Amino acid sequence: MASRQPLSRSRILDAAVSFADEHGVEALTMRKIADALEFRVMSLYNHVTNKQEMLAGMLDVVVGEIGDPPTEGSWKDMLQASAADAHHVLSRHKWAAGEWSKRLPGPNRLRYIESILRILTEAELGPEVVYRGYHAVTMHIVGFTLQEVGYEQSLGDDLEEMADAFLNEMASEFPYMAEHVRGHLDDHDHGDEFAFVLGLILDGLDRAAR
Amino acid sequence: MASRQPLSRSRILDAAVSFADEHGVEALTMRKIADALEFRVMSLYNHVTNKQEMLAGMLDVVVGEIGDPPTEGSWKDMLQASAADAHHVLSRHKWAAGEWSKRLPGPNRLRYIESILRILTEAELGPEVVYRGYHAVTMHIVGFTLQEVGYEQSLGDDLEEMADAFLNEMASEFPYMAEHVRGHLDDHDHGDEFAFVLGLILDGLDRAAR
DNA sequence: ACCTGAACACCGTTCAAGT
DNA sequence: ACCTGAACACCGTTCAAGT
Repeated sequence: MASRQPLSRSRILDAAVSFADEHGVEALTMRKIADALEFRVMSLYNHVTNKQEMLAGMLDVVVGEIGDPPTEGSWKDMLQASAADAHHVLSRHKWAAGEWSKRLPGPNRLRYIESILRILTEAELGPEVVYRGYHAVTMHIVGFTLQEVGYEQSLGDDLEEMADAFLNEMASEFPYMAEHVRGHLDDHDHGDEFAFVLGLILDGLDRAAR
Repeated sequence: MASRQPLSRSRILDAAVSFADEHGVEALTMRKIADALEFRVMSLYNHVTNKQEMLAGMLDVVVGEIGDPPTEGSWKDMLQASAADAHHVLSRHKWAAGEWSKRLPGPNRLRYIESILRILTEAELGPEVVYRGYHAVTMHIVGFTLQEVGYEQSLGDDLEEMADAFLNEMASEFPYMAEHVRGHLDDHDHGDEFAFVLGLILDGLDRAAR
């Protein structure tokens, strides 16, 4: 049996990440992770201290998938590239953005934060713009992804179905929202909204610094 | 006994909101809410269909505390005022921002969304900027608040203590982050960051529309 | 050092019985 | 129509016992 290699913290975290990717973090259970690894529940506690700490570890595994930002280019380009990478990673693990603000940073997240702050600091925008810019950039990465995955999660596969139902029943009461929902259903290309909004923020920071 | 008025959906939601405000949403339990109301658990199910639906209802109660946006002033001022109001409400109920993206909108949230979209649409920015602007504004309201309350929640009361410990142990490995943490501890006035970043976004939308 | 059976104190929810 | 006792199928976690 391939699975009879001994348990380890890292094997547990990987299994838990895969499970959450597939079934959502709210379905994640110590017992199910143990089952997937073909061990008994209690064995997990030899390698993780409890479920909360395991979730923090899982998030840090995900953050570890974000690569180092580029070292060439303008500070805006470097931040756009790094944020896009983070966005892709968080989109792959739809539960992760929701955990981000609930867990203290692990080693990988500390490294990631440091790399964002380094780019902002070396852009010579002044301490106040760096301070606020950091909050703005991370807020955008996590907040935007969270908004994107939120509806997918709660509506499941019948997203379009629900949207149609809404348009039929509520369009007269909520005309502006009906228009917005039509925007979602359109095959119109809305472009890269993530990069667009981040661009507004970065341009604004640039302007505020000068 | 004052509490022997009959149970109702609204009394349950109010009790649940108060409980979550005080103890956090992760400590919220059907049994505890029933206890607080001096009924038995199963009675709750006569008025809410299950815990998930109750949480959706709780969030909509909170959204109901957000007032209508002003009807006078520039579109930017109206959005700043409405967003600030939403921010205050979500800051009062620290668990609510985390639920926002996980629940489908209830009646109060539909009304709120409609009011934001109305302001954007009547600003005549063009359909594409309205579409993206709506996502940007709501992302900011929820994302920013989530980031603000996140650390407060997970670090509890010893936030400053933790920050000091970080500075002592990690400042050499993460110099930029150490500087950022110092920024948090400073008695410097960082101004209204929420309004500042929203301002960047709104100015950017304005510029994109022209 | 790592694994595990048994047990504890909880969960959300259903169902049938009461008024 | 609303309330509730009993029960079911789960949870996370501890502890003592095994290797």
